[in-house]
Amino acid sequence: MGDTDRISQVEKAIIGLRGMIMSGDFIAGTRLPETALAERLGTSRTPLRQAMDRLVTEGLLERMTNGGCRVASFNLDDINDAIELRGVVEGTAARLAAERGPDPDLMAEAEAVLGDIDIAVSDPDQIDFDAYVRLNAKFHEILSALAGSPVIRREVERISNLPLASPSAFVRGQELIPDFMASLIRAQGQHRALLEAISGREGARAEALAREHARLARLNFAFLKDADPRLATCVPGLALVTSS
Amino acid sequence: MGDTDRISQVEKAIIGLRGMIMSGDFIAGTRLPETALAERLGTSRTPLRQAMDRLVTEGLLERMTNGGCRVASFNLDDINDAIELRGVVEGTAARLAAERGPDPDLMAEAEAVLGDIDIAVSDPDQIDFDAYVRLNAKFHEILSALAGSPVIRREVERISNLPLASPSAFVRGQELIPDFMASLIRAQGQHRALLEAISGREGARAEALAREHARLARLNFAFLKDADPRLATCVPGLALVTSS
DNA sequence: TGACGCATTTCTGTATACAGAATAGGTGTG
DNA sequence: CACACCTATTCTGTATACAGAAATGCGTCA
Repeated sequence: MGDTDRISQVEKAIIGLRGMIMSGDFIAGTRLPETALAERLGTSRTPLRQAMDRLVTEGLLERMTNGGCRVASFNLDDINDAIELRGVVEGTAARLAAERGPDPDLMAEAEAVLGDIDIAVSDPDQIDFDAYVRLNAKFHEILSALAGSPVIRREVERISNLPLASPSAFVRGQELIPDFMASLIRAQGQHRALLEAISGREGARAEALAREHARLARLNFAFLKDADPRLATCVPGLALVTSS
Repeated sequence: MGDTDRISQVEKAIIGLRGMIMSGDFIAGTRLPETALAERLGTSRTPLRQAMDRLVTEGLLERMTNGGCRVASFNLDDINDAIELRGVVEGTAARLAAERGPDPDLMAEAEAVLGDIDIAVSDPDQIDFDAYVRLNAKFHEILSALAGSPVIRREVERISNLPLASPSAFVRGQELIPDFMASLIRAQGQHRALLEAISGREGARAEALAREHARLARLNFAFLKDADPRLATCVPGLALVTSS
């Protein structure tokens, strides 16, 4: 960080378009006309089309048979399956880390992140949500790297980017969940047990823990989908979920 | 099938470029100049760049920091991890199919495919390799759909497309493996046990079987990587594997 | 002889122009 | 009044032109 990263037009289009979709600017199924969209994003069609390709692979857009793209929609099962799948691949990362013996430096870093999370949420009346989201993402990123395999790391990251499957997908709405603190304590307990299992070379335990940990996200999702509809506008992507 | 699929320039570029890379036309690490490559592929730079984007997401190309792409290379661990990961996600598809109860029509179709495989390999002296590759791919495709989840299906397919992770990646060289028939019989046994576990709602067993089944590919890879180097030219992608 | 700097050349990223296909709207006919 | 056909417009897919950046080679100076 600190880099004056000159933003490319493609990145600008990806970020802009993803933001528009996730915040519900289009209703699911809408066809996206390229010319108008490019103008709205302040770029030309060439980088926009690259951005659309990317969002297709992320699952946010669907290619139509007669050309063009439309905004994808997800039902409850899609979200739960994506979360389950994230648990499975994170579980594989954890298991392989345990079996192979994790890098001590990365383990120490993971422990440190957990300490920082403790600090960020120490005062139940004044939780630092931004820090929590950032640190939680950091922990999961380290976890994906613990197996020492670029392939695993890469695919964990990819699946985490599936719509609403990310470890931080629902934190923005979690603050409204009644027993949020309880959920937080539970999550931290699982984080610590996970590291303990990995350092103890308990592969099966680490895998099971990672899976169950991901399923916490299901609980949050189950709450949010029935909560105040106004939440759909503040939890990114929730507007794309069909009730079917 | 039967469609007179008008091939788009993008598909042409994807297939052409993927073929060139997999058959070892470039040594790993080569930077790919767009203009020359486009001309060689008989298309313009626009569809070629889309194709390169796609191959980057497939893992065959790597984006360079200062622009452009180069051909990726894989070491033995990369391949084995990709195979392991395929086993894991196929295992998840199998487990979820068992837990949820599979679609009877799909199950019947899977059984039929296994019967066809038996026929294709019935005569040890005259095995129909093309049919075997096609039917094996078909079986794994049905397996990915058995859980009834588009998300799972899609991601299984994606991970199967990682370089050298596909269920059919090594069959082209398998014919040279000494005890190929034994391996084939073993694979078919696992296929049948897998379906039995799924229809019996034995989720854990189905998951374990799918994982172990994928690891058969490791054996084939372990053989081929030390076999006659000439094989590198006939097994797609093998030329990209570094010995390190 | 080696290293540094400048100029040239190549390459990528982006914008735009163009052609063919698909779709919508309007009109004519049964 | 409904349905079909034709036309016009819009949109996508592809090619190409252009600008800025990176790399390479050469010349000069220490």
